[in-house]
Amino acid sequence: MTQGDGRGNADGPQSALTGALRESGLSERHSAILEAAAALFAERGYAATSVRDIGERVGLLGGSLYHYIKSKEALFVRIHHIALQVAEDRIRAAISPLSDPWARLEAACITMLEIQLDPNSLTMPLMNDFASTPAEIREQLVEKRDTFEQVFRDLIADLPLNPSLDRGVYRLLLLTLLNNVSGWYRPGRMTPTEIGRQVVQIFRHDLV
Amino acid sequence: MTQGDGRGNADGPQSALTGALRESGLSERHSAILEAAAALFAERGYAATSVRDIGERVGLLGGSLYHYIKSKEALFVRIHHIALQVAEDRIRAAISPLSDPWARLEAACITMLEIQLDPNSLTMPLMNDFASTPAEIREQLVEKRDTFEQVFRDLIADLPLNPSLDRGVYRLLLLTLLNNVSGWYRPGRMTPTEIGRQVVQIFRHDLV
DNA sequence: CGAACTGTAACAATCGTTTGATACAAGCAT
DNA sequence: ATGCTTGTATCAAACGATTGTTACAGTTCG
Repeated sequence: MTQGDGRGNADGPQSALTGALRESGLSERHSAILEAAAALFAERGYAATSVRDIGERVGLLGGSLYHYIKSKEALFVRIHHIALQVAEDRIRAAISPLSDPWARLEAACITMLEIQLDPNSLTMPLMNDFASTPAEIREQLVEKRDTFEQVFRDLIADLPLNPSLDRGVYRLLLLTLLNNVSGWYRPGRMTPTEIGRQVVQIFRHDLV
Repeated sequence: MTQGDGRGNADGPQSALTGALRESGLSERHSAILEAAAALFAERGYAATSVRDIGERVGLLGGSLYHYIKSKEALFVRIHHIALQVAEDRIRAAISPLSDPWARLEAACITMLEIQLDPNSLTMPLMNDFASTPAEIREQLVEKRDTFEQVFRDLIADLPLNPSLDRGVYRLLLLTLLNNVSGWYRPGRMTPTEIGRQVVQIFRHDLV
């Protein structure tokens, strides 16, 4: 298990994002642009990524991208939306066959980490780039993120949690953790599954 | 060292960073520049902050800053070093009178959160801006950060921790949390102390 | 006076974006 | 088949704005 996918996709080493783009009826080039932009935004941040950088990644000139995108900002919002949707779908699929509240939470955490630590296409880290994005756009991003986080809200609501813990803070802390593991994670040392298990073990505080 | 506790200062709403700069023999302008740059880097990130932005904040033209700084990158490294040193000093001072391992960890977490959530001068969030900083500089930053994190390494080594938890991951997760609370924190709803207590409560897993 | 400071003005580079031309394939009329 | 049109995809080049940075002249002040 070199890359340890196991997601059910039998069509190669594609990332979840790639798969979602294929189904959206977009051309190869179009999805390549979205994918390259997602990776670059994740690596260097929005402000530090130029349109020409994205173009170079897909073998196009910077200006040529404007046949596919309306603006750099719109491109960012688009990627953000797709990435969150893909993540939500995968997490919902991962927890649906499980019934034990803690097992469901662990499955959600592991899936979330798999998405964020996927070396093929780091889609999610841009979730934290809110600081450097303009205010008007931030609203759209926050709205979509809130929808996404509802999954965890429900998951945590079902936990038999020690009443001394505030479920609101609990959720914020857990998501902060999951969203920022990519800051120190290096492939090979530890799998997303192992990290996810440790996270849930730490966050597990039953009644009494 | 940059010894200078911020909490006992009775000379106004200054941040810990400001206090440290005053003692460093720097002129008012010079420290104002460092402070403004720190705030802007924290707010919008390194790439999204221009030298002219910093100048405007202190009432100077962009070019005039170069009487005080060598380059934008050097300015960033400088701030990063000072901020980490200030944080380390304050945390060491906060834990020194305590002996109980969990109490020491809680004091360290609360102090860390106080520093990062200080609305007067958000100094630390730039600790996570590694992604958008050039590779050569990143080495200096990482080295200084490792030194800083040694405090937590020692703190965690003293914990009577459940052996099923890996202390390395434990430390990474805890620091990830502390470093990124600024992403969702809004003043007024909850104090750094309350958040710190919740964090330690979650991370508290004694032997047996 | 001289040193420390600040503004003026410009530099080359890069930014996001637009424009006009070009290549190429597909469709339709003749 | 040929020619004409239409649309898609790309490049080359440039736009004005902004970037980090510098040289230099001017001001302020001990």
